[in-house]
Amino acid sequence: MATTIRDVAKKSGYSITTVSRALNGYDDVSEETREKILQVAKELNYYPNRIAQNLVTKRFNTLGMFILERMTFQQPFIFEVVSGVVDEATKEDFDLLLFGTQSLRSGMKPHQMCTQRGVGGAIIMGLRLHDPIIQVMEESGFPTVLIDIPIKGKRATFVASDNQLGSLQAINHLVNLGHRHIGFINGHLEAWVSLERLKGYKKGIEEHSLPWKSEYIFQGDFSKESGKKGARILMTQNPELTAIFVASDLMATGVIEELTLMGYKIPDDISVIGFDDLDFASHIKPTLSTIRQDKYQLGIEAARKIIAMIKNENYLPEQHFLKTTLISRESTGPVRIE
Amino acid sequence: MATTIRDVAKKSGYSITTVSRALNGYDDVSEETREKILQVAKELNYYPNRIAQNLVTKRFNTLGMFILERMTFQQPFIFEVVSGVVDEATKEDFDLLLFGTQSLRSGMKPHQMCTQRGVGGAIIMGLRLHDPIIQVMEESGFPTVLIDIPIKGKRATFVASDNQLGSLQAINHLVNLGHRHIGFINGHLEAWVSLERLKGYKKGIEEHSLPWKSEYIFQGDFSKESGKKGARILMTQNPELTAIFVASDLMATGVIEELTLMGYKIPDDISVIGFDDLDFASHIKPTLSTIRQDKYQLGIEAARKIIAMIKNENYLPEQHFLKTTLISRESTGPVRIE
DNA sequence: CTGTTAGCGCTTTCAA
DNA sequence: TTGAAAGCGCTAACAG
Repeated sequence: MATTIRDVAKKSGYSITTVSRALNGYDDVSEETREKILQVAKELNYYPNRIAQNLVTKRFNTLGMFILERMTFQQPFIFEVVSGVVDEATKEDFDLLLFGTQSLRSGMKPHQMCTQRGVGGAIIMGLRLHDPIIQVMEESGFPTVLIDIPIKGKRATFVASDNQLGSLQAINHLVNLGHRHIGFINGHLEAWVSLERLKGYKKGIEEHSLPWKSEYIFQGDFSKESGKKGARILMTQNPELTAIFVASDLMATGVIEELTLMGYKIPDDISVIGFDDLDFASHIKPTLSTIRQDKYQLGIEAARKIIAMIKNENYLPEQHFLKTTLISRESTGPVRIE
Repeated sequence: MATTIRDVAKKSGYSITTVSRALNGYDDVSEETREKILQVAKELNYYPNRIAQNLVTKRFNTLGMFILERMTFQQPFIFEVVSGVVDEATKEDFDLLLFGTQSLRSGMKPHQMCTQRGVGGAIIMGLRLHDPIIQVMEESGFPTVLIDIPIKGKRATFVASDNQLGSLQAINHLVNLGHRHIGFINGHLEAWVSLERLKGYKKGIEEHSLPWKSEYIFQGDFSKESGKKGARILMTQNPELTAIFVASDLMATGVIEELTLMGYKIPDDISVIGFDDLDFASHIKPTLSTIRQDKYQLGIEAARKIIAMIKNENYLPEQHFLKTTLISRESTGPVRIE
């Protein structure tokens, strides 16, 4: 059995109350008393029981993080976000309760699971665009931060990269290399980021007044396979393309494989640029040019927001997007002279 | 405020006690009463407060997972283990509290952090061989499962892949392809798995009576850079090598890059086989032959063991290792005819 | 400055 | 079969 406040009280000769106040830094305790109590606490190796504290104070010091749809998602991405959340939480003396794909199986909603566990706010990732949970959380009034999915409740907000910016950076990069016929392989449209990346792509095309057909866009699903398929279809239908912007690194690996199979040299014949900057982007050959998302920072921001909301009843953090960065590697190069 | 057992009692007309027993499935409650209470509970959307439950019952339904040394480790590996732990925990109705690299910063030990939070057992990963925490946990008597590090307390055990088997599989594979001069690039020796992989390598060499020099072994540190360095040194000093077994996929990417730089064709001139089978192993070119660890299962096993220990005061799961699997891809091939 | 009392939401004797 | 009372470990009025 762990030592309780009672033990400290007994041994120090003070009441439980006084011990509590001394330990919690109240100033209505004489310095002498505090010192003695601190001393005893140290001797006894006493640490307050957080769940008892939580029960009585109703002050929350636990975050809940829900990771839905782990499989279809890109794992390294998730892990970096989680790392950011954990680190920021630890810094703020918050614990992190992790809920997996199967946690909602019972039909319980995230805020119910949280309330039941003394968790003050929820970070949710891996949601699809029209998941009913979004509305549930909007209306629940429970502090919620979504990752990569918009939400607009009184106590709900979201964090995401500036995906439009990312697309623009990709297009600009390609245009700077002389490309004018640029294809786009997108992820599935159940992901909000896909919508944004598409907008960015179109914006880029317009801004540079590039030649344009709707056949330049292939609708993938974030899988490597869909990258391969997209590459083949795009190049077969539009042999004039000299560059392809791919909405995820994983799909981009598929694209590169397929193009290579089709006899194209990368980047000599065709430039390929991805999105995310996952770890392997720098390990594959050719190394992959891509748009980096700061995933760790995404986690940090999510944690900051949820913690701010928990600490302040009436605070709803304003929305802002994280900047993406162009990472230029080997898979993109100057357009071939025709 | 969430609905409490009190609300259910009031609305149903029964006492708190009876409600508690009805909900917890005690059989000294008439069926009629139970039905009514269940009904009211449903109407009120009542779910018991787990932290209050925990406080009074001292029955633990939370696992603590500590991830130390995140950076030097391989993130996708960790994430899969965590996924396994989460899924198994959820299945058993356990919650998972995640502690990051900085959580022990305060000087608190894992079991103290856990006790303080009503956490019944700890899974720890990312520990180095001689970390004092190992002994602390051995002696603490707190249910503990380490990942990839041996421990032998009364309430402490560990899970790991059979790394010796993995090495043997790698060597056998190479020998089957006709290789006899096989180099080895290991991880740093602060990792127990490195010791094991080394043993397996030596065993393999012996079993097949292969020609052998201590110069065939390079001591890396799991980083890609060390893979590159190792490849260069190994091939410079031992040009007779036709294959290299590398103790991690990440290092293997470095090896392949460096060998390619040096003008070797893979696998025509030299075969390379990694360890882990991380995601990118199948995305790089050439695709990487490797020894797969079932990381997800590692997580499942860790969770099972810790849960079994929590549920049973006197149970210490016996130790066993998870089988590894040879994954043969493009980076290994028959030895070149000389 | 310190202690008494009450109570967070729940389970568990013990009586009725 | 049900309920009253005590208590898990802690904090928070409220007196003194």
